[in-house]
Amino acid sequence: MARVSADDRRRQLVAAAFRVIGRDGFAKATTRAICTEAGASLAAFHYCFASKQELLTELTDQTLAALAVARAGGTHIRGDVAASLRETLRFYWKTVEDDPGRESVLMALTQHALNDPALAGVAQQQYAAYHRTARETLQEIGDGCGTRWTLPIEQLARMFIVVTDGVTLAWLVDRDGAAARAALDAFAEQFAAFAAREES
Amino acid sequence: MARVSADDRRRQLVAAAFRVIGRDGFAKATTRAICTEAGASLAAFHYCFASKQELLTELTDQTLAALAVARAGGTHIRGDVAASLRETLRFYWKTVEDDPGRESVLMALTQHALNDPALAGVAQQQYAAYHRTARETLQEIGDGCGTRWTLPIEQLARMFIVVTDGVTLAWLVDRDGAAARAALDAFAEQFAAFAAREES
DNA sequence: GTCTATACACGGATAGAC
DNA sequence: GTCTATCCGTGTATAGAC
Repeated sequence: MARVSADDRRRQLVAAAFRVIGRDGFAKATTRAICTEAGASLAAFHYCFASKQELLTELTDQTLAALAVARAGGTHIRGDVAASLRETLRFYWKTVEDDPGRESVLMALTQHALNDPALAGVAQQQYAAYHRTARETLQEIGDGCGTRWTLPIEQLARMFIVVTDGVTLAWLVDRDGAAARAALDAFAEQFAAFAAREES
Repeated sequence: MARVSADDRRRQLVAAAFRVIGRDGFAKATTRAICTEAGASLAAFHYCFASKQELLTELTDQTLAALAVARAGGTHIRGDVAASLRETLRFYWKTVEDDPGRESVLMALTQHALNDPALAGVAQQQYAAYHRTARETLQEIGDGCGTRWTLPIEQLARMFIVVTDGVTLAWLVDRDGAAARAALDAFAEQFAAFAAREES
């Protein structure tokens, strides 16, 4: 094996893990499979990472970071709250369909984090990031459209995540994109009911 | 080990698997742990089940059946569509909080079914059952309140599952029951907007 | 500092004795 | 029909070559 810096190895291995999970599923993503994909030896793996859990944690971090980039500027203001919500959710959906593997991986990571004490906290961190993003998005839409929300923004953010998460999970099961888009549009319309014109 | 009929062994092992997964998590539910819990030997396991996957499939079936029983009569008619939806969702939530382990197990099973080719079809079957139940529930509420739905009932059923699923997943992560109930109540109110008084 | 080789414990699965 | 002994793959660890 070529001598590669530990930093590069880490990147290679994380990228390889992402590809293997996306292509063959979480179950097939053994340490040895990841090493083969990355062109590294087993010992090289354990030289860079203390354990497989450490790689999974790093994978989660990087995937969430990539997600943040993919969804940067994802808030779309259209004057009308309903239209803004619809556009924003449609943009969200575009990022899902552009890279379904990422959603698969994130969903699988959440599940494993919930069941595996060694990954405790990873799921919570993931959802904290989701909720923060949702709160910001709703804030921007409210401000941009000159309306206020009639429910606490934390509650609306949770509902927003419930919707995106639920739609994504259903789609991962049946891959019915048309149904997913229709559901998102309907939810956008309904969310607009929680906005009231700002009194000045 | 006592000589037990294969049928009884199967039941013992499935029950033991459910207890272990609920108590120690999916990761700890090794075949050996399940056998110990059931008071059976490893070979007895493989005499009853061809593989661990087969037990998981059976566990899914039985858990879904138990779910159907727990949620039988879960539709609550209150005259008002919004109130009916709220009561029905609150009843759903009661079944979740009464037996959180079951939701954990079902969620974990869905995820494994999505990633493991050996369990292909299990997730789809699960969601088909969810959607059927949701359709029936919405139908009953519409009929009972003398209203019709302004969107196709299949779409509303999907949205219903999105909400219950999303709320449940969020709760499994942060265990915030108050937030879950608040979200469900708000969604019930939203859903009522898709009902129109029946013209005769 | 990086890789080779090897070892160990534990997981699922199975052949074959009783 | 049930159990013992064993196999192979996986995660993890480490001693030592370069």
